[in-house]
Amino acid sequence: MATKPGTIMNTIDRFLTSELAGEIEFLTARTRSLGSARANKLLAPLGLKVRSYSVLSLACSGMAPTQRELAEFLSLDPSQIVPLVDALEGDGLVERTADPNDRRSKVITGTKAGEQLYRKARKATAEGEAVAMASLNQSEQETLRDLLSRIAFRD
Amino acid sequence: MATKPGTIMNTIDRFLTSELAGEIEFLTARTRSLGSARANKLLAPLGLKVRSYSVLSLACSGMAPTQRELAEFLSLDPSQIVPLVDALEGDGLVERTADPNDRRSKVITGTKAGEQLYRKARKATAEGEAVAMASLNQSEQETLRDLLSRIAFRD
DNA sequence: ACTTAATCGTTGACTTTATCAAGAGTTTAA
DNA sequence: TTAAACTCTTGATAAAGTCAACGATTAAGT
Repeated sequence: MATKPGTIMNTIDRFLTSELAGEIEFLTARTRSLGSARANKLLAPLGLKVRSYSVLSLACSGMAPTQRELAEFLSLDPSQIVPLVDALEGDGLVERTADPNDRRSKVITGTKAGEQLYRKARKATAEGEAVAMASLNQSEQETLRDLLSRIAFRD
Repeated sequence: MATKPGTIMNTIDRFLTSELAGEIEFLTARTRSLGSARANKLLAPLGLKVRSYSVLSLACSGMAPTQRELAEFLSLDPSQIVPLVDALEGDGLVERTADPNDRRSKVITGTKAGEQLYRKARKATAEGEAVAMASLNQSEQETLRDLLSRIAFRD
């Protein structure tokens, strides 16, 4: 592991052995920063960002999420959901309907056009995911998904 | 996997089987959101946030990072580094010194006080990490660290 | 040597995202 | 039936992200 003298080392390699580079907090932050930048580029042609895509995805899931549920699941403030749904609704991609069981809540559901766009968008994010995980084999990808979901959902 | 009728299901469990919940992009976003919120709380008593902590960590690494290197490694714009270093420097935790090899660059190094605070802060983030990964055994934690660093650094 | 181009830190303008309090309408509990 | 709690919404404010431009410095080209 000796460094060849005179070799130019790029920034990433240079700090790969830093204490920070071993912290999960930092690794997830960097991963998500690179990942969302890439995803945003892939989604831009469809008029979406990762945020609006996430809302659209849940709206088209058939699970009839309320805005509050969207906020909680996406780790956002309820007030941040409002303009997101406004934009999607303005484009005719989702609909707000009062929950019959509790008229305080509004259920967000994807329209026909919303579902069509979502299928395209899903392909885009799947492509981004493939690029991100290119250095992992199939089994490792499954493992990563499992471990991450266990720490993302268990607290 | 049947849902007991009448059972109240919390939001997270309700959407656990959504397509979105299986996406790495979403899992890392949620993980880092929860993680940085927790880390910020633990760092607050020390007058730090995850951002300033990350800069302090690299400054105290002995690797003599320049501001540009900090920006690249932390996935930030160079202009975002300026106020971060300003604040740390104002608190006497780091120093800016012109790189003798290239006087355009400024090398950021931790002061004595900076290193002392960093050791405390490192304990705090380690505690946060332990909480975050409580549902994973030691071997799984090592695996997660390895897989994440491979996708965080190889592109 | 000398001009041109490129790089680094910095500033400033601007947009986006985050945080928080308060209000109108609805439901739940006392 | 009143009081408390909950949901969506609005608005104010702070924080973070994006981008172009500038002075100082270095590298490249001729």
